[in-house]
Amino acid sequence: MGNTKGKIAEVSLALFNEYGIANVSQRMIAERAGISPGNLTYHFKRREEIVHELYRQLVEKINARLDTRLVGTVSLSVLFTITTSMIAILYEYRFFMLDFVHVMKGHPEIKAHHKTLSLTRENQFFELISQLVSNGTMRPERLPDEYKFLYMRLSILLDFWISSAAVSETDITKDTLDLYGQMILQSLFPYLTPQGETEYTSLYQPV
Amino acid sequence: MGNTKGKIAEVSLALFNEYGIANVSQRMIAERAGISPGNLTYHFKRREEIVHELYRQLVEKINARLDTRLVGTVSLSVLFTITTSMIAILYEYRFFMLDFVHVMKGHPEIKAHHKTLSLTRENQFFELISQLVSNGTMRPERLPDEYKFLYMRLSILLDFWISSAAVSETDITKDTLDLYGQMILQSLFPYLTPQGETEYTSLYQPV
DNA sequence: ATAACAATAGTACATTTGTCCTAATTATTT
DNA sequence: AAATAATTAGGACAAATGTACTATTGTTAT
Repeated sequence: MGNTKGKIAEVSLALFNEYGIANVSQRMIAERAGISPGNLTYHFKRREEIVHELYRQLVEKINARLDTRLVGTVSLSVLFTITTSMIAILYEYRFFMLDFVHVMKGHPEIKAHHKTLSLTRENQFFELISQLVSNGTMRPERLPDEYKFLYMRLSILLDFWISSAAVSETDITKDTLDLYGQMILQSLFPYLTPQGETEYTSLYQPV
Repeated sequence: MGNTKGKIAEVSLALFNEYGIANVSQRMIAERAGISPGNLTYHFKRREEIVHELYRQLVEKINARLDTRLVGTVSLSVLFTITTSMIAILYEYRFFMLDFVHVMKGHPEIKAHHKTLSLTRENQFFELISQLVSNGTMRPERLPDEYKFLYMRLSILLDFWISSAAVSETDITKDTLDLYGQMILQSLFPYLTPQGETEYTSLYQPV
């Protein structure tokens, strides 16, 4: 039959998102996929391989979205669309974020890959910031390491807003994603110049 | 012998912090506590009761620390000491934060209690902010819900800085706690008035 | 001192889980 | 068409886990 491996990944994602990795057994996955447990081990010899496959999908999606956005003029709106895209993608693979610590602890390859990814992401961020500063959109640093700390905060917020929402919200809708996106992006507002503020508000009051 | 129940809680905390709740079996706890598995079930009939007991300890410690700090004049330094205290206590019970989502999902009583706790914490925060504003330490809101979003960010950072540190740092020392404390508190800096900024910098360059 | 109770040890049991194995079936190649 | 490989089903197995049960030891009260 067509693509059993893909089907397994698909239902695994759904189950992981719903119940959390630890609460999903291979038998559950097999049943939901309509295949036998033996067939599952045929396609994924070890349980971790399923998680790893989904991680590959996630990274691929993120890269695809980032590459198309990161060329061209640097402005606040670029940061906005990047963040909004990231939020949507991360939500699609939310079980990773909900189980972030355990995944990283139990999957050294994923952890290693994520580390290098974080580094390039950090460099891209500082690149962007320095351009926004010379741009007149953001003000220069007024404290030592001020933008290093800002980056730390942004990455924590991006990595864990889903966990926070999972705890405090009853269910997560499109509105929730917008709310958390706005919450994260507003971190930037107090660092903007008057010119930057104008751009910021225009992005939230379009037309 | 003396206090077996306390001993169980003590070694459970250590084991949970080291390996994560899900990776600690009752047999591990019993062995480390130097008692039999049967004796463990005698003191804690269900596994969740251990977690619940530790949660009680955590809440008690937080309350004890908050009550002594929250009286008297309102200033930035109050916020600083509160945050620093919270960071230290949360780190002591870090397994909660590292497993936040799962604990909340699997322990409805803890979730319910945490919800009411969050509400009062939020109210206290807005109380404090409004005093700091009329104080001349912080500037008024310049965007709708600006301080609501600031609170959201602060609580996410407080709840998940440990998870972030666990992923990116190899080991967490006293310096790490200071670093993350500074990172969190610097969220406030750009909302300060010139007067508030003076107070802020004086708190980081004491004497 | 003896009865009543609390604490502890040790083991048993049912369940669940990841993984493996073998046989059957289907698809592909020659 | 025959042979070879890929895929699937179904069950087996060992390991681990939470919890229950029984017997024994220690403590306290009368």
